[in-house]
Amino acid sequence: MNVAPRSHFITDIIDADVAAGTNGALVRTRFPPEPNGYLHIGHSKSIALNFGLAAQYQGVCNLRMDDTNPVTEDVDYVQSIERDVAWLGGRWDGEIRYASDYFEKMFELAEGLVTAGKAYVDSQSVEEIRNNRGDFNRHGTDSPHRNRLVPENLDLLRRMRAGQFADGAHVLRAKIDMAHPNVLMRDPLLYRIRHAHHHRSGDGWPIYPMYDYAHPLEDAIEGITHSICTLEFESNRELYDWVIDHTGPWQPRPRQYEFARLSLGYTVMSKRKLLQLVQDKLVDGWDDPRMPTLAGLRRRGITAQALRDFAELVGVAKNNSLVDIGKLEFCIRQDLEKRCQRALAVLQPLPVVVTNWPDDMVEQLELPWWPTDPSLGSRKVPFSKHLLLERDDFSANPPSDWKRLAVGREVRLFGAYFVRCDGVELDENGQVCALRCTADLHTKGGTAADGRQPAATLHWVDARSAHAAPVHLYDRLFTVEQPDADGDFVQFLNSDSLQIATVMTEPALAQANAQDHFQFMRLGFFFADPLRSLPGAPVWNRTIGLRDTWAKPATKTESRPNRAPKPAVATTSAVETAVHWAEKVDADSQLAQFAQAHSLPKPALGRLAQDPEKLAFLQASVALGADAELALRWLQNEVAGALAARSLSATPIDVRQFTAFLGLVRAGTLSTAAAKQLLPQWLTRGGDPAQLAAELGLLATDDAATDAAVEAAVAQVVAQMPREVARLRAGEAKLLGALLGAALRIAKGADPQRLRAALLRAVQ
RNA sequence: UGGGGGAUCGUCUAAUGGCAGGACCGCAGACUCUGAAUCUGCUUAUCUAGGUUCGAAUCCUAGUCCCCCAGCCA
Repeated sequence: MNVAPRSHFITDIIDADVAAGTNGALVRTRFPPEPNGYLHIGHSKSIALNFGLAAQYQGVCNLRMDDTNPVTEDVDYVQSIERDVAWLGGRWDGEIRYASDYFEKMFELAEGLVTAGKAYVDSQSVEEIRNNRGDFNRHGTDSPHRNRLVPENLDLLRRMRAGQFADGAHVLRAKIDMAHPNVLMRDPLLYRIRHAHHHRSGDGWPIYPMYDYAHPLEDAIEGITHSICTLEFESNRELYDWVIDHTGPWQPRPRQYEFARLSLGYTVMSKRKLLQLVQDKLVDGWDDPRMPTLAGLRRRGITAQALRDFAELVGVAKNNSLVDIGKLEFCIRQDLEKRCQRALAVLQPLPVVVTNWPDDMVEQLELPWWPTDPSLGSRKVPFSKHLLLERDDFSANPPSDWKRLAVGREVRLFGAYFVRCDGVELDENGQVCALRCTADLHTKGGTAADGRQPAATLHWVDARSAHAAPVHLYDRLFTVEQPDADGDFVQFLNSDSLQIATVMTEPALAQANAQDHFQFMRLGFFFADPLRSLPGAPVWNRTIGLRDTWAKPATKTESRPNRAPKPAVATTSAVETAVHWAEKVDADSQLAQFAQAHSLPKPALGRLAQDPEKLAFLQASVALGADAELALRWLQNEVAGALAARSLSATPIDVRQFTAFLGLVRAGTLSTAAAKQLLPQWLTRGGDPAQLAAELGLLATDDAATDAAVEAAVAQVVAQMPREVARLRAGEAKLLGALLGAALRIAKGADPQRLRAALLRAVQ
């Protein structure tokens, strides 16, 4: 597939940074796994994003092991991560980085924080710290050690590092604010004592930095510009910035952005749960082909390209989403479709005797590996009196739309002959156990001289030469789409997720190499297991079945839990809300008088009064002669939007200028549309609105207001957009908006109503 | 309950005041030596209620629902 990378909110941010020359317009990202488990398909989204962004912006991406917690981490995981990232196509800059390599630097910076009075050693117990942190409703309370003096803190910290204290005796905490609404900011822990062997730094450190302290520093030290992580770290960003700001200055100055992690139906993605599956032997290791781990997916026969396509298909956004497993399956099939040679194999053999075929005759048919392009090579496939067909391809009681074999019907055996079923053999249970057929010997290769076309073409193998090989058939690991939604996910394990069977393959397949991909025609895509296959004895994994539009509706339609039903009518009616605001105005007699004096709607005034600054602006500008109703509307609906998070006083505009602005609007010198266009710039630049509007060419000129100008704009639009005009004439009223917009851009400042009327006249 | 995020077809995702678009799934048809692939067509969406505007998914107000945060994990 290899589609061009999509744009999304992160590329928007980077585009803006590059345009503004932030960090020298450079882009350096990083993929920072903790080596405490195997990478899974969720990580592949992050890998594709981080490495993809670097490639897209001619930047680089680091691979960094975030190894700050020695008790859960291991070199085996480091190796698996390196292998998996490389397999997926991640090309990291330089050597693999390790957070543990920065321990010395991080410690120096911690000493700096202590010296600056920004961090202190706390000696409370775990429970005390937890209790004193407070909760969502309760402020935290200061530690009794919060005001230790710098020399004591420094001494304690150095002795922590020297290994003089037991685990848990002390911690280093940032001194921020125990009453902070964001609990992460309530004096977060920076270091804890942990006498543990680290897979890399060995026994060199008895203290280890916490994620919130270490991660921003890792980014800063490596010169990361855009530090991309998942949504659950949004609250951590405030602390990330605190650490950056109190240890810097850093150039580049890294910024953290969060996107929605990948959730896939019918599987679990947390490392803890995957580890549990492995440790409890509920699966056959990290690389069990049922696992969503990259190792498992790879072993199943899913390619890196399919995974990259999938990441692209899913996109990057901030919505919490649960991706349909069908999208993954689409990417897998799409990739394998182009990649695979076609071979013949039978999963559930039904013996067939070709009664008119000589007993000992074996014909070697030359069949192309690629039916769509025979020039790409071929192999010999034997055909004889005794064949095996797929059991499902015969029906004793064929339904009306049955296209395959039944008594009295003729089908084509792929690449061989047409055969007609003459009768069946029954076993002691009365089940069909073999078929008697006659071949039309004039249809060799699969074409009849008379041009007749059987309804179906079936796969088959020659019974005597067929190679019996083990095959592993996989199904989804869990029986429900969201196994970890509530309760114990293990109870939802699909007991039929692995079926070990025997597949009868054409003889050529006996020579398949480990890691060969094939399509077994009409069955699916199969992959020779890289570990279990031996020379001359492949073991097959069914990567995925073919799309099956014939499958029974019952198995085809999944009953999927829908999202929460859309809420019914809002509990608070608009009327109630309006009454509520109006009452607030009445309660304030001064406001009520103001409303009365200028005949302002009380609910609207009440809403605006929520922001005292805007109310003051309103009253002052009215005092200066502004139209009260207009001022109210603009303040509430437009200024508020253009302001976003800023406050009115943070802008360079004053009441006099605002009054002038309203005057322009009222006089029609500045059309509503032009005024809205002007607003954002004016709010940042300030100054005389008329002057700025003139500068930007937004002022309505006398020319623009003339009938001639309006007619000219309409004429121009009609000439430029004939298709849209035609559709409008054909009755597509929505096109009027597009045409009007275009005309408005030409005749700046013209009255939309007049323009609209003129446009309507022109197209009639 | 405090703080931080989010809400667009069944699913994922676009549309930065101007034609709600694409993909997956599904359905129908064409084609077919794979009931596959391919091709064509079709169905289906802006959380609710008000407001601003010539025009709102987008701006304003209020509300509803969902997710994350109270580890000496990351």
